[in-house]
Amino acid sequence: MSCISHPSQLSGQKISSINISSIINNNHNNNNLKTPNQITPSPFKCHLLQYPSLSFTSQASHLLQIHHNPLQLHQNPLSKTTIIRPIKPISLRPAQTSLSHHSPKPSESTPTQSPQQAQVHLVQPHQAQALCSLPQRHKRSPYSLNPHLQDLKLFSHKLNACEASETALSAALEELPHPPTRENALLILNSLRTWEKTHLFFNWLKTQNLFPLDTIFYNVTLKSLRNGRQYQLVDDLVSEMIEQGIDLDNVTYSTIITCAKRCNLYDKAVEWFERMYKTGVLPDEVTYSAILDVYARLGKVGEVVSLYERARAGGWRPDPIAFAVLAKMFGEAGDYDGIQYVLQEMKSLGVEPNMVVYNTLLEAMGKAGKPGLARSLFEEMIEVGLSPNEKTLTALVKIYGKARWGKDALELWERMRSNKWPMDFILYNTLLSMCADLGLEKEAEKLFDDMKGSARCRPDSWSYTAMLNIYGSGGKVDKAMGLFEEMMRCGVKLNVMGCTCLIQCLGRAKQIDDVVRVFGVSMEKGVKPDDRLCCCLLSVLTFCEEDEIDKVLGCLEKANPKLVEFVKLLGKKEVSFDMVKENFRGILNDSVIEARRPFCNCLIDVCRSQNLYERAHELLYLGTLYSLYPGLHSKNDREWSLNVRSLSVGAAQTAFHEWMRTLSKAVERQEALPKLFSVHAGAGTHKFSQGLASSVALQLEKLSAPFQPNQEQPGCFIATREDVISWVQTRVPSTANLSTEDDGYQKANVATRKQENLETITAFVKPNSLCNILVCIITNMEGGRFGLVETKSFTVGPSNSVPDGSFFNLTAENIVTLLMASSQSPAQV
DNA sequence: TTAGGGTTAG
Repeated sequence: MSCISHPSQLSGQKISSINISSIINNNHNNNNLKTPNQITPSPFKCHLLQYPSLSFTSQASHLLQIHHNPLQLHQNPLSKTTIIRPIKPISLRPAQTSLSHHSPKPSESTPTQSPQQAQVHLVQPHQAQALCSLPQRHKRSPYSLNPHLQDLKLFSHKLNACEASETALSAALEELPHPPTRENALLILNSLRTWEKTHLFFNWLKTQNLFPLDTIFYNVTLKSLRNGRQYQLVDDLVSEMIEQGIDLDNVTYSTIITCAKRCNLYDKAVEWFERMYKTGVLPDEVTYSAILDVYARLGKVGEVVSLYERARAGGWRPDPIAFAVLAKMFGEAGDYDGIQYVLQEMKSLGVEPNMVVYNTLLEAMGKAGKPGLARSLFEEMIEVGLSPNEKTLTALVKIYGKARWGKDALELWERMRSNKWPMDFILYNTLLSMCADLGLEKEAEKLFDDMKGSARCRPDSWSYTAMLNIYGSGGKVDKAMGLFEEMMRCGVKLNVMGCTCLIQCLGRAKQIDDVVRVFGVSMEKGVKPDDRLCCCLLSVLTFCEEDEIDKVLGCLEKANPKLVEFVKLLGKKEVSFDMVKENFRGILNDSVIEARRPFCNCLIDVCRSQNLYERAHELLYLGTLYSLYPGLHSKNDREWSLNVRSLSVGAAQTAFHEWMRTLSKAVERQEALPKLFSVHAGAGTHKFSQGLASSVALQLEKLSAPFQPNQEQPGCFIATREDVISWVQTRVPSTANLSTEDDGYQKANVATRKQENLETITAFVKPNSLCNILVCIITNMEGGRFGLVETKSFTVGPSNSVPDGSFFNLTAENIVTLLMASSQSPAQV
């Protein structure tokens, strides 16, 4: 199997720059660990600049200030803060004592320090390492020393098995084998599996009044309730602690914060974090990671960085979990600098990444579009002796698939088999998706068969969808339909993506009756049509014979009636451009962002398939207007180019036609032209998506356009200034010898935007017909690009002023005025 | 696994 796109250009030097372990080792070897405030100051600045508005808008800002300046905490009038229980003097954690058993290095904690002294040090980061005594866990009860361990465990099993009701539990508790001492009760409380049981047992303990239920009992119960995602009960229980004067510690706070987080109640999580500060409990490493993750999930990158920085300045030494949180956040944001920053920080602090950190970093590298760095990170992970798990491999397979790195993907797969690395069904499905990305049909079939033969990883709807994608994209319509029938037989649920892949394949094969049948069955089976499916149905319209169109529109009607209405409207001659614009805007507003460009592409294709060239041009204009095609045109002194890579075949043809018009006008006006012109259709790295470049090539040939394939860049066509000029001149007058498309173009309406936006205006007249006057306007888009040429049929109307912003009908006077204003000769008019 | 934090799928 040949490598489809191997990034041999990736320099080893770059890769080695992220070699964490080697850097860490160097640091150790050189005895060269930096103090926190010597550490990589620039990435911070970079992030602070990147997120300029990162000041805390909530109370947390104020509270964090307190953290920095503890004196202020004491001066701060208590009445101004919501006191939920008497404020405790801030002190280092009790863990101090256990630290003393720890033979601290000279740089570590000095337990004799008073809390006040310690707090003053918080504002001096370079000395703050002395305060890194927080990550000491409480001593856990030595359960194994409990003489009744076995009995009590057996009894817990009974409780777990009994009905979850107060009476059933009370009855079961009659048979308690040993007196419910504090230790015995805690052991049982910890052994109960469901939150209902834990809650019932906890309440039973309260009614027994055997001993005071302290923070630990509450914390254990809270954890169990959190597992059941019972935020309200957690909240109630914590309020109860406050009322009863039972101390809330870091465990309590981190449990309630993560409970709120798991219930997606991020605001509550932040609220509890703030309350924690108000009551004088300082977060420790666990609470920091928990709250950083909350801010990260809220997408508040600035807050995370700021809190991280403050916590670091306060002496906190982040651990692998904190770095996993940061790495995930930067990955989600596709922020490569952020990922580098995490790596730098780990390096500076000498924190060795564990498996989860590696997995998170791999995932992040993938999201930031750095497959080469992901690959070297993976190799580094293997080198340091970590064995990849299912998640590691899933991340990497996904990255190679998306990057179309066939060689790496297949090599990895081979290693997975020879090393017997662990597989699960998600990894299987990801491998199948990778095969779909790379067009590896045979390999996918092998995997799919493996899954069918395995006990643990039977193919599910994801697996079938991936196979439908492979067969669908490869045009294997019979195999795809066979899979569909198999799914129906085996009761595998068809999902919307599978349905879309299949319908697309059937449409291309012009099996319109099957399209209708599959769509009908899918709806019956509960598939909820989404924008992509609608888009797919639209594209099926382009493959329809005249008598089949209504069948497909019938399907689309069930999924998106507004879209059907719009398609019908496009075909009506009397419908004005303004109406198209208005309705199209409505369609776009109702659709998800990712589907907007495909919608526009498909609608242009539909118009062209029905010879509605005028509408196609209008839609392309609107698509540009609504920023669906950024970077379509670019222009500098040396080169003008047209980039149609994100366009459908029909949209690309429309755009090319428009562009040719622009070039013709530029030649006619004897404008300064660049040396080079280029059209980019893309290399089509996807095995199944190489149609665009060939269709562009065909169009160029048909028009005898002087663009030649660029040998150095597949999918790119170039022409010299001289060739373009001579070609254009053979086509002069540009209004003569009209092709069908030119006719459509000629009939198109004249439109313009307000005058300041106009970069170039040109007009020409088709003899003997006022209605055929065309005004071509190039809008001056942001970023130095010029938008496409717009035309609108010219009607003589009463208006003689240029309205602001929107489209309007031009009078002859308008045109002359516009041409004068833009220093163009009105002679042609 | 024994009071608290982090990672896998169009």
